[in-house]
Amino acid sequence: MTRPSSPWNVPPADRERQRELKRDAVILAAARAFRERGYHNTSLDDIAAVLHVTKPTLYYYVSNKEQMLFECFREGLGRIAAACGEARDANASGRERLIAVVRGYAEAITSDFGWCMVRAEDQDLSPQMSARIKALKSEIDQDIRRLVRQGISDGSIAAGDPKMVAFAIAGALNWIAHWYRDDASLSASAIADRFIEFFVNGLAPRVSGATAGKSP
Amino acid sequence: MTRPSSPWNVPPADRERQRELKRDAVILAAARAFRERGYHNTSLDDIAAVLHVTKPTLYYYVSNKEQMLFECFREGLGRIAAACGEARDANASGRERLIAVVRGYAEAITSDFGWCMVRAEDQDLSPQMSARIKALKSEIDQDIRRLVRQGISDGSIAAGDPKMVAFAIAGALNWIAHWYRDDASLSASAIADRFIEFFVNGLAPRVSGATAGKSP
DNA sequence: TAGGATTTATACCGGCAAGTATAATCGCGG
DNA sequence: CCGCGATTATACTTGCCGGTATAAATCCTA
Repeated sequence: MTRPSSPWNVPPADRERQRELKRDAVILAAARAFRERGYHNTSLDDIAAVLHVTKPTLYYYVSNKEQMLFECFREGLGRIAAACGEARDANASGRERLIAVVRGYAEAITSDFGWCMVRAEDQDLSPQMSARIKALKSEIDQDIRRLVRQGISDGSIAAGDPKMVAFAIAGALNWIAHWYRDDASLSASAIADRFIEFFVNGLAPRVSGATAGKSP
Repeated sequence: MTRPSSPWNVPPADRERQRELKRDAVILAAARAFRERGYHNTSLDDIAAVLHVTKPTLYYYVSNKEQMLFECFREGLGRIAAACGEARDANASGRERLIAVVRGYAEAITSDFGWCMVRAEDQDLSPQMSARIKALKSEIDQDIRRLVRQGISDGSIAAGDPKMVAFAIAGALNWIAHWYRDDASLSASAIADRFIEFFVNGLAPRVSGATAGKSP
């Protein structure tokens, strides 16, 4: 049994590594299933079936369903946080850094973990887990606000309410998870380009030659 | 029993009307409970308890849990659709109409039904119900895109990808449902003002005196 | 090739919550 | 004040699904 796809058909080499791979495969399968059917409408049997395995096997790699969701959250949010980290290190204006974050953000949201990050309920996690996720989310939010403030300071971003601007940008990006599907016509980076154009220039036509925003 | 709040304590006048009121109260209670705990984490007993009533009573007004969710969807989406309708009738530029829609949209999203509209899963509805909701959502989406295209035609909106602009705007607005709470410091219209400022002018500083966007 | 650790499957438990008989009660018209 | 429809409660059934006890197979090591 155990047909192609999923590391179960590849007879092993070293233990440790195989175990990691399998665990990752479980998380990924969970992420996809959640995206497809929603967290509560996905049974562990469903996930197991995709991997050509049975439910108890899952428990060998993961302690429970909640943890699967948690790991999905973490994986996705980690990617966004990474983008924020890179931006922090970069040597550029606030606006340029913000644009870079938007690119990374869009990439993360369109990944398999996008759904979990955006649509899964904190309520479905234990208070401890939920708190950790909230902290991660808040950190990202603060990073974005900081970039906006920086941009305002260095003159690359027009004055405005940093908190609301951050919410608007993050909201637009998060929402991608609701309409994006792999077979969609646009790639993540194409979407990011369109969004950046809109974020930077706004709806109102610019008077003179102005400041569109393809990346550096 | 049956303490203050909820029409159950107000002894009736005419039957028909009372029944409607009670039904509405059930839907509203459901919406609030869903927002608080999530759809799947809310039992019908929970909802009944809030109304100081028992589960079978709920079934007297509503055929099942799914229908509660459906009605919540409908109520919320109806408000947005109404805003779109008003905009269609208005005599104004595409941009001004779009701004008006943003105001109504923000109002709807911050209502008790905001959560259901935005965060509830289509998956939790039967295929028929789900299809009807999808149709409503799609209509709103098309309305917004149309306004953007109009704005581009009449010169009130800069050229761009109407579909992506619509997604970005709707996404930013929908996301309000994730962070907004009634006790929040900002009213819906204050949020709308900030968002409109950002949507219209974008991040990049305007060169000369330009075009902010308080409504007509 | 024996033995211990690792990995997986079979078969089950228990709880929760949606939904449903069934029957009691309420309030108005006659 | 009688009775009939409208309304509500008590108490139950039912199915699903997360989680687990147990045992079997597999695989490396010596």
